[in-house]
Amino acid sequence: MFNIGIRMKEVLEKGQPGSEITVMGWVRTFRNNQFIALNDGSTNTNLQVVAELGKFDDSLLKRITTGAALKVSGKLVESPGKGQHVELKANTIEILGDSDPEKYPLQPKKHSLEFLREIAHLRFRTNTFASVFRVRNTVAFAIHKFFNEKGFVYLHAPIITASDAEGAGETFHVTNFDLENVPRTPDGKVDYKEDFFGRHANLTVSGQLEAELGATALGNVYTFGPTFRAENSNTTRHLAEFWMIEPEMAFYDLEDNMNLAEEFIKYIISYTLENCKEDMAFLDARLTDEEKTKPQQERSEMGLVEKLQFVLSHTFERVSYTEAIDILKNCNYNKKKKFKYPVNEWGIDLQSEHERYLVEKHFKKPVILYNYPKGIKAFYMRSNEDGKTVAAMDILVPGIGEIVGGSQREERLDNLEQRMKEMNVPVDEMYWYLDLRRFGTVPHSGFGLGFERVVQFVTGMTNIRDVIPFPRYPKSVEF
RNA sequence: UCCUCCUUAGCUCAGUUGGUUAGAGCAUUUGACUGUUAAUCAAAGGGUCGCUGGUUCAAGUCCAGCAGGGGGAGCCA
Repeated sequence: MFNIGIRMKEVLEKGQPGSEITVMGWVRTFRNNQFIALNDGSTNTNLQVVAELGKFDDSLLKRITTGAALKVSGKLVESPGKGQHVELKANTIEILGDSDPEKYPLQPKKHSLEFLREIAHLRFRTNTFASVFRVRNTVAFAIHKFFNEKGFVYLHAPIITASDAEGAGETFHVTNFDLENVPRTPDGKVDYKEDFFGRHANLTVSGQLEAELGATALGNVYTFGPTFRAENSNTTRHLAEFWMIEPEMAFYDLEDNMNLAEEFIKYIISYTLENCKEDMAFLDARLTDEEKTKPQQERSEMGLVEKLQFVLSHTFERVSYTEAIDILKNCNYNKKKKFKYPVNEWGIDLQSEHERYLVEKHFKKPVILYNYPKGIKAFYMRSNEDGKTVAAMDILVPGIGEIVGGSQREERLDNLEQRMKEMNVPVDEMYWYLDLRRFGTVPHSGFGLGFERVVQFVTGMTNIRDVIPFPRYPKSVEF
């Protein structure tokens, strides 16, 4: 059995001077041939290990290089130096793993996020990424905690599916075929009957339809799993593989849905602020630092933690699509033709610049837009009495844009079938989805929350590729 | 996929109207110092200037194509 040491977070928070301890971690810097800044990933604060002069062989000291892994035993003492309360006076230092300083790419200095993205296998060893991934973990935990406390059932939606009829985006194909020699039918088409599943399959683009099946039996469910979109998207807020949370609630109408989504987002934020104080303070300072390099005009008015607290203490603005169009149509921005896409008629899809205007300039807080024109929304959304709109809602937040997309689902069989036909969704193939409406149909609602976008919002990281351990996007599956 | 900007040492960047041997800080190596906080001081090593082609007496610098990256847009979460 390996002699497991004590975690540094614990040592730094409540270590008693005079106690004998053993710690293990990686060297951040080695100063003055005497002071080792050691980090074990439990916190960004390093434990200072003191190797007294003359006590250790030069050959050992030479191997204490940035990135090397050490096991250190000794006595915890009050630190005479500034910058830390306690430090570890080393009795024994064991090199667990050497790190060639000529080749180790991380230095005790600031690295650009772009450079660190190219060495994503090592970036966990930086303060920024260690904080981001500890926060990501806490956000994930908060999500499960929130739903668990509300009696939701965590439902595992399948990752491989046969349905690609949702129009949620381009799918990745799943096949066992030898791609150099694909079986063909007599008329030259790909013969999917010969494939593993006996028909065409793909990676899931959404667990929503499956969640609906669960919700109409279990009551309230949520999914939380990987989602795949084969879109050629090259942006700071899209990934080919990302994680999505999709709650689905029986007997919820659109307003219940909006209430839950707002409560949910606020819960995640407040839980993370409460349980990741140190990391959030670090990320707050990091962002402030980064903002200093921007021109005054582009800097945000609030710091990260301040912004999150502001979100917690204000209700999200609820605005119907129709009201939003009126605001946009009549705003000075539009009249002065500052929008690339001018707003002049009801029914247009809102562009990023319009959403940003509403959230960042007009309301200056999160906004829930609801009741969209049916022409720009999915087939499964419930038609409103006006015949023009559907009971959809999107939650928009400053800096990120859309973070939640949801709706009340169409529970009336006739209406749903009609919409499917209008939008060329294969009715026969989706018999199982329609069965919900045949046997004990009930009003129900749900939404999808992009996990990485929430982590972006909470950490203040501007590029989504920096909040997932190993990002997948076009032309990138390294690591 | 579209628009736009960028690519010079391990990292971050400078490099004049095209002109001789391409620079700095940090990192690395060596030495000095020894209660440091991204230690300090001194010295040294380190470059196919993204790739390919073109213009020119002469290209890191100008032009074209390609590749990679950033930002914005679309698609969306």
